[in-house]
Amino acid sequence: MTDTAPAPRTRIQEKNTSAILDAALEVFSQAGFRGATLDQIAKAAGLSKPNLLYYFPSKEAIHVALLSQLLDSWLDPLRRLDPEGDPVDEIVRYVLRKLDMARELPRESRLFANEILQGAPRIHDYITGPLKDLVDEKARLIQSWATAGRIAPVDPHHLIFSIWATTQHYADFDVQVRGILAPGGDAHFDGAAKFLQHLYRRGMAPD
Amino acid sequence: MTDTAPAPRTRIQEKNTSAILDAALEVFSQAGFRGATLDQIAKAAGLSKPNLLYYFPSKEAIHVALLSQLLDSWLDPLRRLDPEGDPVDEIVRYVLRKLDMARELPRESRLFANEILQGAPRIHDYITGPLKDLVDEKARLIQSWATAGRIAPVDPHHLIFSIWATTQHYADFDVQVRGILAPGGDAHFDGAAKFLQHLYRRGMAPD
DNA sequence: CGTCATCCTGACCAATTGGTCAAACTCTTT
DNA sequence: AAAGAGTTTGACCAATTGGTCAGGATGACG
Repeated sequence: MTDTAPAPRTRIQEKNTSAILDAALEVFSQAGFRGATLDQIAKAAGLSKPNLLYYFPSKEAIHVALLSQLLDSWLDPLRRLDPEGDPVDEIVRYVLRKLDMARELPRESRLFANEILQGAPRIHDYITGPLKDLVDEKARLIQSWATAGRIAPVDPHHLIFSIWATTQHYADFDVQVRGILAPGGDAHFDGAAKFLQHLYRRGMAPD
Repeated sequence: MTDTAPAPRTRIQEKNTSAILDAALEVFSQAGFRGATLDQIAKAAGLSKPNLLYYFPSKEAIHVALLSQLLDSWLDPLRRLDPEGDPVDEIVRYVLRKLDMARELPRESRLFANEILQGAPRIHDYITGPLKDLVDEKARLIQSWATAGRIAPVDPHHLIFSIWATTQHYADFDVQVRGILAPGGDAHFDGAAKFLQHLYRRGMAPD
């Protein structure tokens, strides 16, 4: 709650803090906060536990550092929903951007999912604050598109939820997706992109 | 891995095992396997920890008992996808049934989500076995509808994934949904039902 | 080269946690 | 009411875990 990560001053600090954060992202995203241990993180970062605690004051501080670092970039795709663009195109582009994030940053997505599943103890204020504000703003934009007859008349909030759900699903439920589809790299992301494009283009096209 | 739950023989066993399972569902679904403690479960069940371990041999056994009990009912809505019904209606009904489950059984949904997020260590065989089999079977059914021109030509697996994602989202990300929408009971489920019905009816209608 | 700040470690600690056990209590049955 | 199965508990244990600390190693720099 107080300080999270020291601002790196030396080259060694730079290297070690980023090694720690990367290791912690790996461990936290796979095991959740309580499931992760400092020993696991230290080992993954190639450091001793006391040395790890030399850079971060506590397990909690590492977790908070990861989350605040993540939340910065998390809102970005939604923020880029452009009032000037073609409504249906904008929505489809948003879907595809989110799907890209699920492919490129699955650990971040799972870290977030874990936090929400656990009741969002550490980011509740973020959700009811900045996140809600941005969502409400973009919901008004989508609503105005609907009112103008430029997209189908749907509830904007549920549209946004469905986009989050369908795209993050490929990161958060990765094990399930891979278990059901024939194995093999990230190939299924192309199929997902094609399907979601179809679904939202059709679903959002004006009457 | 060996035995999970004793088959209840006496009235007391009946009462206590179900109290334990209910308490464990509450705790596991909110904290995940490693995050949950036997003390929490025992307290929630109104029993002492040793007494809890009189009914179940280990923490793991409780978790396994919960999962296998859940998986039974989990496949049910998909299983009821009817080859004889109208294709679009069947898909929409499936969506609404899954959404109902997210409202009625959110703890079960979160238990499942936790397990998958954690890499599905305990149900991996179930996913690549019975689950994959049923999904593949129903995917073939949906594919045949598409080939016959009775629904839009989409990848059936990704259609199913999107349905899982959009509906379970309301259980798994409940905190986020409530944090963004104005608070107030389960009212938003009606809005969700309306939106999803629109999205899938439009999205799946034949050309 | 010496000194000072930074960096690292082994040893240690208190709290938590999953699980055991012998003894005691209670309920049913004859 | 006595036996015996079934139920409950307090005391206890070993392992794990988050975190501390004094001191030693290693760098940067005049």
